[in-house]
Amino acid sequence: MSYDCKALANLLFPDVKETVEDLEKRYPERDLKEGARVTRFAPSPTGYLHIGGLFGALVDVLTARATNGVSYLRIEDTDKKREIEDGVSAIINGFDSFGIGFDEGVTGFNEEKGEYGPYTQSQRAGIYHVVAKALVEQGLAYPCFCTSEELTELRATQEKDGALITGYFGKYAKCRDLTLEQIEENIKANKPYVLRFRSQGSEDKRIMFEDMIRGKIEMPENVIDEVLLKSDGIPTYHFAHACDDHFMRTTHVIRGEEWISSVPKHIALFKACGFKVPKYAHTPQVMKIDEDDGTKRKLSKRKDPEAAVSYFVEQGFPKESLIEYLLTLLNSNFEDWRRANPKEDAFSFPFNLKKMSPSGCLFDLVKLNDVSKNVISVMKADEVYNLVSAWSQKYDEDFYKVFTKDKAFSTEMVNIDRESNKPRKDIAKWCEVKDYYSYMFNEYYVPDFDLPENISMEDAKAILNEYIKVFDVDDDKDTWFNKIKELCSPLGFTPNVKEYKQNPESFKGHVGDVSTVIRLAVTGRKNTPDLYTIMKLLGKDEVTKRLSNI
RNA sequence: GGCCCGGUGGUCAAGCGGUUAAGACACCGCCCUUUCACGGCGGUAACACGAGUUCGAUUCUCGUCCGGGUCACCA
Repeated sequence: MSYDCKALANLLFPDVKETVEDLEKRYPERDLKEGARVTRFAPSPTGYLHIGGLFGALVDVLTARATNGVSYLRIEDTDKKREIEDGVSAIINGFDSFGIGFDEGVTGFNEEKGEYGPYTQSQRAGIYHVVAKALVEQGLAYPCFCTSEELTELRATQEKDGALITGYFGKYAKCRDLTLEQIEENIKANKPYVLRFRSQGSEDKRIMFEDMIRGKIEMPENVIDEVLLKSDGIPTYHFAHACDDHFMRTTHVIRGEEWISSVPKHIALFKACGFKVPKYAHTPQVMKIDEDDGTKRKLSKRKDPEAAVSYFVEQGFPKESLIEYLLTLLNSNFEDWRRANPKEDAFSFPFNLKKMSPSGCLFDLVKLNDVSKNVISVMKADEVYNLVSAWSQKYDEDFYKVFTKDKAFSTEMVNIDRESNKPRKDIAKWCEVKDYYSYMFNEYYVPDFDLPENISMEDAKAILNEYIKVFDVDDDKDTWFNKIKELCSPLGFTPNVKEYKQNPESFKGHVGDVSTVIRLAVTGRKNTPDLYTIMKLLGKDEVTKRLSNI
């Protein structure tokens, strides 16, 4: 430049008095142990929290925990056009409902904790302008007065020319060489302008960096004069990333792989600003199989309801289930660790970035179900009761009333076959509870006496007629079952299953069939958990009524 | 199109020059069992393709193909 950069800096930022050195003092290096990592999750409030976000946040939090470092939440609200009204609370609530806690950063509407704030970009204009001014002073940034029409035109020409790269750079960067007088004139005329980076990169040089997940990556240097400040003075992602991650003292920038291609730009910016380049880790994307064409594609906020974490809350997956499932995706040794440490908090898992797979993974609802069944199977009955109550109160009021009418009853109900070392694994999410236990409530019980083919209606009636005479709720389990066994022989069944299997022709069936008839009469189902407990809970009157109604 | 990332069973994945190519989910079979689950045992099923390097390639190199990302005053 032939002009005085300091003069330009003062022209552009007359009110900026602070210096980069002041900021360095205000946000000193963190005093952390060797190896401690500082990570951040930095969403923009443009919609609901989705699986990919939860996935990424988990990596941030786990990385910090595993190294005794710090994770923080920063809100990147530099795009007013895309921002939605409750964006920030959607993010915060989303994390809350999954038990994800950051060490510092934004904690709520206009609330935050930590010494490196503000943690909301729209409140950091002063900081960006200090750095921007310094860049201008060094001739590393300049104002650009091109209109969006001119830019579109530029791209069209470049494409027509068959240019390898498109964008604002080199000879295409018209405003790069404006004189101070021209700039002054434009500003006096109130022409809107953006502040651009004056790239020092060269097209034929390559840059290398080490990605924590993917290893060495080599790319051409950045040559684009990227926009640093938009015409409203708000920074672009790239510039904010450099300023914020430097002054918030992030050591590891963990973000989605869609950012890989802008790393050269970011490295150039960090260097131009005089900042130490952080370590990068680009996480794979969470995909799904598209129902329409069977191809693997990125989970889409718009097309896939299960992309929103709220979907899992509504379905009634316990928060631990999703976390555990995501952990199996993040580090494949998680399941081994979990088996060895069944009671540990998932967040104390010794997570390792390097163990992450670089390839995108499919979100597997079937596996999630399995993980969730395991999670629920080891819960205590009280806990299940509380969680089902809380869930149904919000999402199934009708069931809530029925379920909570008699707390002791419902608690015992969900405790059937639970207190053993081989607990049942039937329930994956709370929305299944109502249907699973429907026969336990008169409100939902539907008599259904659809006998299996091998049992005739006459035999079934005979079984019930005899059983009703001997049934006694106060029997202990052995007595209860012996009574059913005693029913068998007189009616042509055998109490001994093995005997039946040896001579199936000699009997109408075995004790299992007799039990099925009773089970069917009492519950309307062929399959249920322990019938003895069910009958005991239902009580004498109800059981007798159901038996005789058939 | 340029640049970049990725490609081991249906899914998630170990392995990183010599392995009978782990494990989990799903599926199938058997056992246990009053039903169903649970649990136990077993089974089906994979290194995208082609060259090269090597005594030897799933592992290294190159090419091809396929999938994904990115090329904005969006993040």
